[in-house]
Amino acid sequence: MSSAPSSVGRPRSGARRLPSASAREEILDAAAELFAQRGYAATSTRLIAERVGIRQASLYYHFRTKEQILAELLEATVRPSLTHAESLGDLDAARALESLVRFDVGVLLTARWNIGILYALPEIATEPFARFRRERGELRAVYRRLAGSPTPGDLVFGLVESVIGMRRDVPDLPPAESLQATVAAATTRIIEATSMI
Amino acid sequence: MSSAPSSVGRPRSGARRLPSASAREEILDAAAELFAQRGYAATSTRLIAERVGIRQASLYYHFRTKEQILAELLEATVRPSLTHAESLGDLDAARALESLVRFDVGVLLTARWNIGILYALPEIATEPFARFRRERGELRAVYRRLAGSPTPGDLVFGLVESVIGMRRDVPDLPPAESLQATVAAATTRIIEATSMI
DNA sequence: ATTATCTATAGATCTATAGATAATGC
DNA sequence: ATTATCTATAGATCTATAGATAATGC
Repeated sequence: MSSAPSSVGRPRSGARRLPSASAREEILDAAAELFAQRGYAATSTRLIAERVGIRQASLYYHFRTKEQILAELLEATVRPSLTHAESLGDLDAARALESLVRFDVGVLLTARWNIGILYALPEIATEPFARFRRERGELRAVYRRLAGSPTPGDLVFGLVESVIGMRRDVPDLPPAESLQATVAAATTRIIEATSMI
Repeated sequence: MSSAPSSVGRPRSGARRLPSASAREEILDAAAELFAQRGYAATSTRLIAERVGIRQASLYYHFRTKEQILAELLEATVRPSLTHAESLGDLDAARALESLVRFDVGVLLTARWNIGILYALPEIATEPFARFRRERGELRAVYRRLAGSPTPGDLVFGLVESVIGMRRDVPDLPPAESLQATVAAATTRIIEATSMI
């Protein structure tokens, strides 16, 4: 997962951010922190570089554009959920949905930075984020299928992602295990309620 | 609500955006559309002005800063819900919560532009948006009180706001009345489920 | 020779201010 | 006289590219 820092190349002017990681990983980590805290457009490539301990132009040895950095971050956060969803094939729908809900709530709450905030960015409607949009759409489709019909699936999807806002806005958040259980219980009830309408 | 356009002052170079509205309202409307579609930082004051049919500098006759435009838009979207919440004093908690949920879902789905998208902007953590953050915090507090305990309140709050993402990402959204009913039913079940844990 | 950094900068923005101007209405 | 616009621009960015340089490793 985490590659070693390169030993070749001209030395950096500053100290390393993550001494055991590759430059690429350090850049993604710094960008994730800043994008989530201050917003994508409000974060300059200069500030990302400063946090990594390199010069602004050196970012472009590792990434083609600033958009590419955000795109990689976003794709990396959906992919584990999609992989988990694929592993649920032999469970019945109700159990599979509960498992997926718990997994996703756990990922959103325990990720090093609250990247989920960026899902709502209007910027992701543009072309460089097409792959991310497709993969997130696939995840939504899994929720819809497991819920039995579209709107209940969308509501559970929304409920799960509401932990992103809670993580940002609620000071004394319950521990992840507790929230996972609560959201799973709420999911079951939503499915019951909405399949009766 | 909607003031008449001014008859005094130097004439505009372009056509009016909303012929029966004041310049101030035209600016808020154009900014709302652009902020929701392309993001706050990605929308220049020049583009807002262009959509209104005035020059970029003319915006500053009506608003002190670009941040002020966003702050006014955000505050205007929470205030109706807070006002509605205050009118619920004599209902029991369950009925009051259902009424608030229906009202909020309706507002979020039928607003002229999908402004709710902007609630998640990291930019609103800064000072010019302090009033908006406080008012939104008050609304969350009402949900928590009506739900009987904090986490179920937060979940219902999140469920309600999930219609923002649906409005953006789901092509064939059910009509507002149907979604209001579904979210209200889901709310009741969440309260039941989580008060048992 | 290859790699990963550095310095320097082009060119394109972007926000906000200063001061001029073209209307209305008293 | 007041109002709401206009033109012009200062000053501060910001992204991305070009080309130099300081390491390693063959």
